[in-house]
Amino acid sequence: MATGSRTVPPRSSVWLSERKTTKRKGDQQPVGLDHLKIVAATMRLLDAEGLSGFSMRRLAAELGVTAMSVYWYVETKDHLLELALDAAMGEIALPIEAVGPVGAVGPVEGLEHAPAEPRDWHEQLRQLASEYRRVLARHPWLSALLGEYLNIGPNAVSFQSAALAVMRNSGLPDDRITSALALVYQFVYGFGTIEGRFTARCRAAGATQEELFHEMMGAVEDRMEFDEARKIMEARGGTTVQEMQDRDFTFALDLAIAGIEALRER
Amino acid sequence: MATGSRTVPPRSSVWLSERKTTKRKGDQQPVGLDHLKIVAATMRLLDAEGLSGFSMRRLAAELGVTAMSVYWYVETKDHLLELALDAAMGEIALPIEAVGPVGAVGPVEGLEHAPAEPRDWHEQLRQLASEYRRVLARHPWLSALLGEYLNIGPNAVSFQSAALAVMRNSGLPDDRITSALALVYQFVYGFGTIEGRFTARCRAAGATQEELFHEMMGAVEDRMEFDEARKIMEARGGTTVQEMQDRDFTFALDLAIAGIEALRER
DNA sequence: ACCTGAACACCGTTCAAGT
DNA sequence: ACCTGAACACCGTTCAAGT
Repeated sequence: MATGSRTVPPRSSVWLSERKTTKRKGDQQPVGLDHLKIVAATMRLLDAEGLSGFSMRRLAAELGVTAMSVYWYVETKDHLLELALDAAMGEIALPIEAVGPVGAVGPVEGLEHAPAEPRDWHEQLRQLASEYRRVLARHPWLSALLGEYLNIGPNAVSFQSAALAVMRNSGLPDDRITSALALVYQFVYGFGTIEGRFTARCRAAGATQEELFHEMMGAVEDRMEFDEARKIMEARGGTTVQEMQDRDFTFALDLAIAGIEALRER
Repeated sequence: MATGSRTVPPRSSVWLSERKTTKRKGDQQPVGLDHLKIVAATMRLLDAEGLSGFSMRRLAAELGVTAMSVYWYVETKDHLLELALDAAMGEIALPIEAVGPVGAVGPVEGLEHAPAEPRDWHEQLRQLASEYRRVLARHPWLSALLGEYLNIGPNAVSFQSAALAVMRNSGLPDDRITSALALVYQFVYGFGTIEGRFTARCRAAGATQEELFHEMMGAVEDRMEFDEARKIMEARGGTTVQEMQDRDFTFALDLAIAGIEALRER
C-alpha cells in the first residue's frame, strides 16, 4: 500500500504532527473547504471503488485537477486515508447520555458511582455496537484502515470515550473494564469487517448475498466432514444472509452482556 | 492492492478454481517443491517487510529468479497471498480431542450429546483462541489477508471445524452456536489484529512497545476529557504492555465463557 | 499561495520468445 | 515444461517551474 514507507517516513500519523494543520488564510478563517472537499471525494471514491481502486491520481481526476495538486493540502496518501478514517468514525452516532458524563467539566461529586440502571448501559452498549457495525459494513475500506493506522483522530477518541463511559456503568471493577471493552469492541470490529468485505465482494461479483454464500458453502462442504457442521448451519435460522447475520450479531452481544453481568457478581 | 482486479478477474479465489492445482510431473508425483518454496519465501518476505513491502518482483529477486518466473506456478499475486494465508492458518495447533469427533467417519450413536466436562470445552476454547491470537500477532499481515480474501482454504476449514466442534460441547442450543462462535472468533481476530499491527509498528519505528504506547497515550490525552479514562487505564494493571494485553485477553475470554454458561441455562 | 509537467523508481501482468 | 525480456498501463512522490 504505502510503497514509499520504506524510505524515511515523513510523519507517522496525521494526528502526531506538531501542527494541528487547520490551515488559515492570512490568519483569518480556516480554509477547510478544499480540505473537506478532498476528504469527501476520497470517501466517495473509496465507497465506489474500494481501497485498491483508490489512488491519488484517480482522486485528482475526480476533483478535476492535476495529479499533484492534492499534495498541497495533504502531506501524503497515508495522511489522507487517516483523515478519511476519522471522518468515517465520525458517522457513528453516540448516545448523548454516554457523552455527557465523560465530557463534563469535572467529575460530579457523589455521582461517580451513580447506580445506572442496567437497562441504560445495556441499551447504550447495544447502540454503540450496532452503530459501529453499521459504519463498518457501509464502508468496507474502513476496517483495513483501522488495521493499518493508529485510529487516534478526534472522532475515534470521542467514540472510545463514549464506549468507556458506557462500560463504566456496567458495574465491573475498574481493572476489568478495558477487558470487557476489548471483548465487545473487537468482536464488533471483526464482525463488521467480515460483513463489509462480504457485501463488497457481492457487489463486485454482481451476485446476491445468497448466491455467494451458497457458492462458498459448496466449496467448503465437499472438503470437510460436514455432517455435524451442516446441522449447526441449518439451525442457524433466518431465510436471508442478512437475517442470519443480524441474529448472530444480536445474540453474540447478548452473550457478552450476560458474561459481564455474571462476572460482575464475583 | 490488486490493481488488475478491476478488469476481468481471472478467478475469484484459488480455492474456487476447478482444478485443485496440485501439479503433477508427468502424472507421477506432485512437484510441490517449488510451489512450497514460493509460499515459504512469500511468508518470509511478508514477515520481514510487511504486506506493503511485498511484491512479485521482490519475491522473484529473493528466489534468485526473474520477475515473471513465479507466474508459471501461480496464477496471480492474489492467489499466492491466499496460499500464504492458508499456510499461516495451518500454524494454529488444534486440540486433538476437538478434531476427533468432527473428523470421525460418522456421528457416534448416542454420543452426539455426550456431556463433555465444562473444563474440557473451556480449555479447548481457550487453547484455540490463544493459538489463533498467537498466529495473528506473529504474522501482522495475516489479519489484512483475512479481511481481503475468503479464507476457505483447507487449513482454515480445519480450524473452523475444530472451533465448531468445541463450541458444540458448550451445551448451547444448536441455533445459538454460530453466534457464540462469532463472539469469540471475531473478538480474537480483532484483538490479534491490533496486537499484530502494534508490534509491527514498533519494529518499524525501532521503538519499544512501551515507548510507542506512551506516545499514543500522550497524543490522545490532551485532546480528551481524560479524567475518568485515566483512572481506568491505570487500573488496567500490568507493568508492561504485553502484560496488559495478556490480562485483557484472558479476562475478555472469561467474560465470553461466562456469558455462554449464563445463557445456556435459559 | 496555489497549481502544473516532467521525471524517478517502483508496481502487476501480458505476450512473444527462448531453451 | 520451464524461464526470460521487453513492454504496457499503472502507482506515490520529488522537484523545479509556472502564475
